[in-house]
Amino acid sequence: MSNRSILLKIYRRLSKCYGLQHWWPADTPFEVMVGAILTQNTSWVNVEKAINNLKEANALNVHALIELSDENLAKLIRPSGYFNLKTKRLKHFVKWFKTEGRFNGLKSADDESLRKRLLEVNGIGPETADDILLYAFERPVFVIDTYTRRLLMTLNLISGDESYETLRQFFQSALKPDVGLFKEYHALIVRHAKEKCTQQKSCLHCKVESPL
DNA sequence: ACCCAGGGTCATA
DNA sequence: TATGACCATGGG
Repeated sequence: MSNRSILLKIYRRLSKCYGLQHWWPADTPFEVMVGAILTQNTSWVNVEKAINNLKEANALNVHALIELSDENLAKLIRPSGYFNLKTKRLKHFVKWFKTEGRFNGLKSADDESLRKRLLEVNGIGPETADDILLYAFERPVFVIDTYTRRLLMTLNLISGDESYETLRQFFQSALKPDVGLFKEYHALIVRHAKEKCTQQKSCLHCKVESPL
């Protein structure tokens, strides 16, 4: 079976089990980008608290984030953990974003060069960059996370020591570039990972993860 | 009392 | 290039 058939089969299983996921959970692309940084190695419920704090403080925009002192920004994003670190990362990102002319300044860049420029921002690694590219800029890049790696390992499709870039190309070379599909696929993988396995016959996990 | 969560950077060998 | 330490809150 080709990689394409395999990956489509997995997608169909996930899709059948969980339906549409409506990702990324955010009101604006800018909120997506901030959330992508805040959710690094952190549970989403904690990120939501931080995002809500930013909204209530009227701070979820470029201007406010730049003007806020490190201390005050750290206070607002405290629930998302690593607050000192993420304060610096948000500052780095938002300064870059403003310098580059925000969305209008960046939307004409092609996918790979925009990706390269995002990765130059201190605090933005491959997954955060791809979250931003896919869910904020609507570019057809496939997001790889620990859940994706784990699922492919469970299905014996990879050994687990592959690089991020190798896994991204695994998906992107097998599937036609399709923003809608990539958005939904990654969302479904995360949804599936959060679902608890009850070890019962009807367990959705066991259906999705059963041999191909 | 542990363990992990929608990662990334930096120092060290 | 390849490990390891570090960042930190909140829920199970």
